[in-house]
Amino acid sequence: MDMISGTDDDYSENAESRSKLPSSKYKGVVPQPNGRWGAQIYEKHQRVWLGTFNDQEEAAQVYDIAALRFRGQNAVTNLKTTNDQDYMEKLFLTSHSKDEIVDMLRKHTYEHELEQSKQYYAASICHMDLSGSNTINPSREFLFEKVVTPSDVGKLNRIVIPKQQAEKHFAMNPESASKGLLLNFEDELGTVWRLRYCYWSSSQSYVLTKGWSKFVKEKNLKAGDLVCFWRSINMVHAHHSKLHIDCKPGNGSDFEEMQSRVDLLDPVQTGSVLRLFGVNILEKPDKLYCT
DNA sequence: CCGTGTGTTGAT
DNA sequence: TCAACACACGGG
Repeated sequence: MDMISGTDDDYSENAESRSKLPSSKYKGVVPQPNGRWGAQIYEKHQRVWLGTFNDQEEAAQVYDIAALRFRGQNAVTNLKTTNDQDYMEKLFLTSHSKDEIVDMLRKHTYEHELEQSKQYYAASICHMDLSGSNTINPSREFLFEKVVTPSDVGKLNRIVIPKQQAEKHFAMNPESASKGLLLNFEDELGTVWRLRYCYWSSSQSYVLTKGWSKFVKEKNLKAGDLVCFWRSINMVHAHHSKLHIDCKPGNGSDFEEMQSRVDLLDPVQTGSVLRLFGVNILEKPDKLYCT
């Protein structure tokens, strides 16, 4: 992260040091009786103590980290950030729980953990698309899309996956074929749809069955609409890739209402927001911070 | 014993 | 939500 600029000698501590403690100019930083500095952040009417430190800057940094983790990219912090290093730190922050981050801060192991994780990011940074200034898109591998048929959205509670696509992208071993597999698909809202995927030998077709009708109903899917399947690469644990499902209206369905939802929520369509590791991230980091 | 971090209050 | 202040408490 960018270092905090400024000096810290603009208060006098000699004249009346015993009675009044010097305030910090940094947000979330409080003086300690012994001359050290505490860092704290508030959440839901409660203070979360972030530890004590020798100098204000260190404490301020810790506060910033917590603020980013607790409040997201728009958090007001003591420092401003713009570069890729900072971006990786944001990824790191958003991919750990609050408890984990607070724990690291208290133990003063945060920096170490961060550096460790940056190795992962560096290793998989080639999967990222850096087109367009500071925008970093998560890796997404398009699989295929299908224009849904009337029977796909009818009462059969199944969608047929075109055989060629199914065998190419959703390979299943022979013993799974009969029972089917439970696959998790995440939609653009982050909702996970658990769908049964199996092979119907009678019709010699691959289908998504259990759970599909709920998806159809929830998404108000109509015949002619498009269902798109893709994979994302989780850059924290590079070996995991998640399956995703998105749908968009085809010609003729109630496009208006749908499109407004998509504009607000689908990062790929708008380009202003992207969803990474389950967190919405604005594309321009440089305008997000106060000084 | 001493530093930490909690209890508490009042302001924004 | 925030910082200021006092001090209880717990590890060494």
